[in-house]
Amino acid sequence: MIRFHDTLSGEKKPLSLKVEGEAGVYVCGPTVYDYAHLGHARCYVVYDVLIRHLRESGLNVKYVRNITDIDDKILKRSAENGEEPTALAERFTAAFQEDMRILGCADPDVEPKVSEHLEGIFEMVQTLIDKGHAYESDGDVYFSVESCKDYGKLSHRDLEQMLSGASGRLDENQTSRKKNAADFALWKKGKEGVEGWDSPWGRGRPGWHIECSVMSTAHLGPTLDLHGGGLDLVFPHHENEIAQAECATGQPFCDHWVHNGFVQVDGEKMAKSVGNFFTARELFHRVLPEAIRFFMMTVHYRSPLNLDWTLDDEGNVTGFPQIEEAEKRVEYLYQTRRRLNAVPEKRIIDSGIAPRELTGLEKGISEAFDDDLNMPIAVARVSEFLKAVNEACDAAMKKKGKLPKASYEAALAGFATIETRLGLGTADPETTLNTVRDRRAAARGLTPADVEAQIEARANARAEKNFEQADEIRKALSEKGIELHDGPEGTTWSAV
RNA sequence: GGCGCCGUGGCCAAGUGGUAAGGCAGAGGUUUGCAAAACCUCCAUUCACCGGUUCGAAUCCGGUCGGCGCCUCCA
Repeated sequence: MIRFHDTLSGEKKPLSLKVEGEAGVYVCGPTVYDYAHLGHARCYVVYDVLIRHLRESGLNVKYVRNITDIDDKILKRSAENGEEPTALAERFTAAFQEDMRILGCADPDVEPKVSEHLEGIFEMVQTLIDKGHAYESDGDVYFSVESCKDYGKLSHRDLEQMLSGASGRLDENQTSRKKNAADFALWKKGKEGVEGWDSPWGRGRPGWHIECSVMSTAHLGPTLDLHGGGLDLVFPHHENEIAQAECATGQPFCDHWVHNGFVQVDGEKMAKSVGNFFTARELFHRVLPEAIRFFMMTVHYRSPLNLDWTLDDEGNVTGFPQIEEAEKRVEYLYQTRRRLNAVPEKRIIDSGIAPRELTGLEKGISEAFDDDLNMPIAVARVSEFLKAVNEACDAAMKKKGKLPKASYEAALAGFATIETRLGLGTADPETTLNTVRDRRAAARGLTPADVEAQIEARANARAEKNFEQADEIRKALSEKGIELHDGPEGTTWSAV
């Protein structure tokens, strides 16, 4: 039984689907005015793993992840850049999609855009006006929070408390147009010379929250099975989404609300507004994107994920220790896979049975994910699995060693599980390992050819039994972070 | 001020009533011409602190201290 923490009820509860075997999932996508940073990366990796789990559990999932391509921030950025808003939005949409694919996230089934749902927005706003949940005021349309009897149910707060807390920050100019200070815009009147859209209430642009109510219900019907997003969207975005949708359709909007925690820097939230962020793509050339993905899975999705980095004397970023640790684990994964591939066929024998560590991975991960998508547990199970594979390979590669076919097949199945359920280990082991190795060597000012030349020199020395010279070469390379591995097939190398 | 979350070994991090997963680092070992990798063994009588409930608590309740988030754009 799949259970996730639900923000609305405040507890971990079983997923309850509207239609048996079918899951309609909506995840709030980005506003495309800049590149995705690590906070976004975490969010969409989390939901990617969640979607994979639903699918692997036999559900037919419709995954909808929107693109908010109409927004004040886009207009502002476009004015700054002198770039057409549409062009800017398209550029960052493409960048976002590319980044998410690089992080191993499967594309959503539907990726709706606000710009393609304006008619739906007009309809829902009109419905809300007709039902008395919204009112027009000087070209703006506001949602009346007082007309929604359970407004505040998601974020567990009541109107009075909210207003007293926000009293110092309300914009008087805007407040005067509203019946209640907590009312929020469904449609905003456009300013002169600013990009806008014609609506029944005049030229302007949609409010921030209405697009998600419209796009989600347009593609998944009035009631969603699960809605996800970052913790910072609980209020006001999701609270308002519920209010709009439920008042418009008269039906429960969503059964299950999932929210992921933040990526933090020095204990503080990573955010564009704070300026303490790294974009995903600026890390891609420093570490394997897969390492970023792995890193995201080392912490429970609801907990904060703190990011550290190191600086040199000039204040340049020199590294990301935790992500580099994650990269070592990804290397271990590929290295283990390569070892398994290297076991000669004739050493694989029909007799013998596979140990539980090899056969139980699928079940272990599945159970971990059933319990509120516990990714750290899944990662722990993977560690145990890889250790067992190495153990089996050790045994197989000894003199007269053998590998039971049952173990071999269980290991192959395990790697397949890691690929499909975690989205890790999907690339070619050799290529990936060499990419990391060469990148690290380059950081030390060494090309693969440089190292190969040293290896050859050492091979010659060894052939002459001149171990002293051979060891000197090894030592010199080792000081530059290059480790040599002597094997039956010759000498290979790696970089740390 | 209101609402909510968190505090587990040197570091990261699971664990919501039954006696502390996993990873990194560290120590010893197997292996190796020497190494590396891999594997094995060891590494928290204890879960911020104080009280309470219980046969039994890291886990439940109350309090103290410390950190964070939301209440305003934000994944």
